[in-house]
Amino acid sequence: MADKRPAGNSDTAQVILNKSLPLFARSGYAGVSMRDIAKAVGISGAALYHHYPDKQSLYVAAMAHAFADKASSIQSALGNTGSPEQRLERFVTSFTKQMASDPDFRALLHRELLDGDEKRLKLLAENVFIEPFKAIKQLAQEMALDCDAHLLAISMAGLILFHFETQAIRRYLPGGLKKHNDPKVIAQHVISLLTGAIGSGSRQ
Amino acid sequence: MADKRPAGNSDTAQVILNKSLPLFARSGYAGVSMRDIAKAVGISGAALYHHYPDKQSLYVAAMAHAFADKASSIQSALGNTGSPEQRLERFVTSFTKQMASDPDFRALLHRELLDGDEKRLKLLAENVFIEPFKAIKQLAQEMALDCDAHLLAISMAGLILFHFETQAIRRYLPGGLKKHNDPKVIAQHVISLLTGAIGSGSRQ
DNA sequence: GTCTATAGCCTGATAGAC
DNA sequence: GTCTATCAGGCTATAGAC
Repeated sequence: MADKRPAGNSDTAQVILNKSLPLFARSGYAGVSMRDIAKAVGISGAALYHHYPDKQSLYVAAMAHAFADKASSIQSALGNTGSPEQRLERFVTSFTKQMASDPDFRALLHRELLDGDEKRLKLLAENVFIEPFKAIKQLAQEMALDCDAHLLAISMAGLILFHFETQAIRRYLPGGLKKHNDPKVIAQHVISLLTGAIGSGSRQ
Repeated sequence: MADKRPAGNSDTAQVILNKSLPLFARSGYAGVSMRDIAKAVGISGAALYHHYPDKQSLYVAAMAHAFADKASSIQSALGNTGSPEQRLERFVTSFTKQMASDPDFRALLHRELLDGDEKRLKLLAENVFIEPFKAIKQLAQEMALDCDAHLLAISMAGLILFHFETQAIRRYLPGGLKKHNDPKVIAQHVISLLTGAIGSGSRQ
């Protein structure tokens, strides 16, 4: 209850995070200056240093903020009722929709995978991805007993994310249509692929 | 035969590209300075401007250089002999091995997907990816007549690339083993998934 | 908690000698 | 074709008034 505000907890500190996130998502750590952030927030550059000791701390706080809610919302998509097939369908549909609706999160995720140092990746894994990953892995295990669940869980995520990652370039590749960016179409495709409908030559 | 050297064709110009590529791959465009590149090449910063008019031109030339050979080597993995299943196996195995052996190329590819402007992405698509993509799409079409070939072709690439993209963070996720980074293991997993062995519950 | 002013360094790029 | 020297401006971060 004490009105303590250790760096990052004040109201302005939250605004700074919310305003800096889209900048970091679009231009990356090195591509965003403290002046850019200050301008977006509407305060002077010096004021930023009252809330965060340096640029790196601000960045790490912004990342933590961006990923904080994701863990639970991804995991809640899984649930644990119904058959594995039903749970797969539910997960893929929900995860695809969530990723479609948050381009900034996707960009930050890919940037962290590219540039995150050991410490940041460990933090990200342990605070965000471990729990949902466990649930996906559990689902993978039930679906394919003879397949490495870790590999399959990664494949499930990659299958969805890569369609968004390539959104910009697919415009220039043959057969690229608007509907390929529709989360419903992507989800249906991924589900049918994962349920083995494609290789076996039967229906989707 | 005339010894013309329009910027970028001299010997030093090639060395500049080769030395700058790993820097751009690891730190991105904004994370690398002209001085960094000059130091890596072993010349002064000013000398760089004799070969390329500015940083952006150098970067674009470096990208073109990095992607130049890839198109044919990816495509050659496909060939057009054998059954679709055989061609799939050949493609996945070869593509996985190629990606495993070239982390810099992977990083550059992901950076371009994140940061490439319309012009660069169009160039990349038309000069590098269109032809191999067509071949993969053709293969996808033969394998699954009732499935959107464009979607399936993207899925095939993403299925492979995401395992490498997550190499660093999988260390901290449950069930992550060294063998999951082995291109042979990844390829085998992807092939068995694509041939429908997983969802149908039969073995790989 | 925010401001203006500024230190000190790094940036992309140029000038001109050799 | 490469060098040294340099410019003009941007960068992170700090000092000190309010």
